[in-house]
Amino acid sequence: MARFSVTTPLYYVNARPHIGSAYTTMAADALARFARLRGDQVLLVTGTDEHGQKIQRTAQERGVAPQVHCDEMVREFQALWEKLNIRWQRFSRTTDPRHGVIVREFFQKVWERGDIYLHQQQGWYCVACEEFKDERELLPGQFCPLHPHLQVEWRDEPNYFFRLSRYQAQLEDLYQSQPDFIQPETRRNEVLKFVSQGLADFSISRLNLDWGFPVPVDPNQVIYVWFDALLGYVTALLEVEEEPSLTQAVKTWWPVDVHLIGKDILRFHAVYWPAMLLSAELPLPKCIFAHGFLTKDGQKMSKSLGNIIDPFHLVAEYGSDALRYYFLKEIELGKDGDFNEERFIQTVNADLANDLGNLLNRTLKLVHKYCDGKVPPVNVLPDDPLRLLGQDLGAQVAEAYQHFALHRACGLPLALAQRANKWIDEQAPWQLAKTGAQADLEAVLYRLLEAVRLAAYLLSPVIPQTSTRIYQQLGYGVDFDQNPPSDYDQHTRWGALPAGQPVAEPEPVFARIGVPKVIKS
RNA sequence: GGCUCAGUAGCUCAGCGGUAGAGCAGGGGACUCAUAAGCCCUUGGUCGCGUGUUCAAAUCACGCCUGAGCCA
Repeated sequence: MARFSVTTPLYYVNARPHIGSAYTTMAADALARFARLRGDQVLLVTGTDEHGQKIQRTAQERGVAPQVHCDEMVREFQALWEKLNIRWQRFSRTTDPRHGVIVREFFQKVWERGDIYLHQQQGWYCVACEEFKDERELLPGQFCPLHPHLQVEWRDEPNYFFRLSRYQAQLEDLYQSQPDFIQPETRRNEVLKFVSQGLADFSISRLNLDWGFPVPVDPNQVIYVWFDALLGYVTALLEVEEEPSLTQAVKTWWPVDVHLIGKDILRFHAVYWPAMLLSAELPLPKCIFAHGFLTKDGQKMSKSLGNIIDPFHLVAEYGSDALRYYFLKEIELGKDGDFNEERFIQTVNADLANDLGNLLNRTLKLVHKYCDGKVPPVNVLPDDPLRLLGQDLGAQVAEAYQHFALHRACGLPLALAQRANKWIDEQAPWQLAKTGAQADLEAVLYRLLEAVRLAAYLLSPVIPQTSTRIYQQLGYGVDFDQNPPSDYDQHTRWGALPAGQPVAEPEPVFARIGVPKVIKS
């Protein structure tokens, strides 16, 4: 059986989950669900990154122990993922003791490789970035350019360094021999440029910090949060009852197929992480895909602007299918995208309620009226426009998923629904009924039902609840959420809908969202 | 300062050398199976600006402007 594995980042639990994390996770979930439809054995890994100075300080400010803080945040993340209908297999927490075992073992391997050495590090440190900054890039008054409200701190301490410089040639070979390793292409170009300018070793430990794993060879130091966090992907692969060890962890699921990330953490994943793995002589993930950022009404979201999108609020207001559909269909994964509430409502109403939902509704009504509530005899004429669109749709959607083109994967089935709406008017089955052309009427209705079915099936990774409702009204016992079918070729075959299958009474599968009153001046 | 990507209808985007396209939104119409949905027609664009190459440029080249990003 084929396997498919995808990871989201392990989200930093400094604050409650934001819409950006939700976006990544929805995309990863859709990829995973699609692979499940194909019959693959699937592993969706998500989780949380819980170490580092920033967490320690946030917890301190809140007056709680770091672990308590982390536990609370983890509950928030998991609650949101449940509301967004994310079906994850592994939730990897970097404070899991089992993770400590993996980190120590990995560190040891790299140490034995001679890739770790002690070096006095001096410079300005931004706690929010958890990174040293060049004096030149600082804003006046020693403020971090990425965190303009936060002053950097002067550090002068011995740190353990990872010999990244040693892996430059190997990394460049990797990027050449595997052009799809970093996607999309613009991100690949960035990395290529960065690496070609020469790689500097980076520090993988911190002094004067409690919140993290101690460096195995030096208990005064703690392992740098990124070094620790990336390994969380590996820890996640352990089975629950398994004794933690690197060998066990990488046995079945490593290397993963894709690390889905935001573009802000590209370098860690596309440069540092592969180098670490090369050092430890482990296989490399097959691909890194970096998606873009979200804006609100065309503007960057920021606390000071007060235009932060609250994912909890959105999902409570509109439900998970609507959100998933909007973010995955209307924004090309990899490009920046905008959330605008009016556009969101229009899109989701037009596509899910009007085009798809209403198509099912009107067709079922006709089936009850003229075909005794049963799927009419199979009729798959080669020249019918719905068949022409539908017969290759499974292959086209599969290709879109393979290229992470989720917007196309949504657009293609929708186009079939749109064509079907046009066709229903062209054929006017209610007229056929009046003239007594029963056979023609049935032929038309069969193809309409088949079009909705196929569209619903192919959209199910994105809108599992709506697709389930459609399938159930078509008379199937399928539940795309709980137990999706795994015979892709069968379900994508044009004409798969069995004749004679009793259909349910039509009921709206996706309710139109009321357009909020817009104050116009 | 260097480099990358983008700038096409109100919005989101496709087209990437041969008379400007789609979806949504707006306007009108005919129909009635339907979630006042769908269908048909329609308004709307000197394709960021300029110069050049070409019989022909949204499409190629160069310069500039704007936005996003990577690096220094």
